[in-house]
Amino acid sequence: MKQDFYQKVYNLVKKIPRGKVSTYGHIGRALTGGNSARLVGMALNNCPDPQTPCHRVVNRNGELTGAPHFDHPDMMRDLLENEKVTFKDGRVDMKKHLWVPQSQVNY
DNA sequence: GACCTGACGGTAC
DNA sequence: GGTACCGCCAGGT
Repeated sequence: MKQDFYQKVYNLVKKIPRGKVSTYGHIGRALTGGNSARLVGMALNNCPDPQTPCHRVVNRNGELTGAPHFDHPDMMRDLLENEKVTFKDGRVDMKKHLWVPQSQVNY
């Protein structure tokens, strides 16, 4: 089933360590090999699994674009702050918390 | 089966 | 450094 792609997204998102955040671009790139960042968002939009830390997925700018899709718009930021994730001008400090699937074992 | 949309990214200006 | 336009993949209508 094509929706297997969704499962891949969830699987990768679940691998994001606590206190780290990833971007749609990196995830989509690791899955399709292209810039399918939108697909990641689309997959997370379905997120049938509450265990999926979709709050750890932000855009390239570090903005919590998916926040309004949560039960509460501030829930996303609250969860990240709870994981010691620092914010810069209302955005995630990508410089410190940026996590990439490919560098999960190297960096 | 075709067209449009979507939690975005990258490059160009 | 910020804004604007184009591009990519999959799903939904």
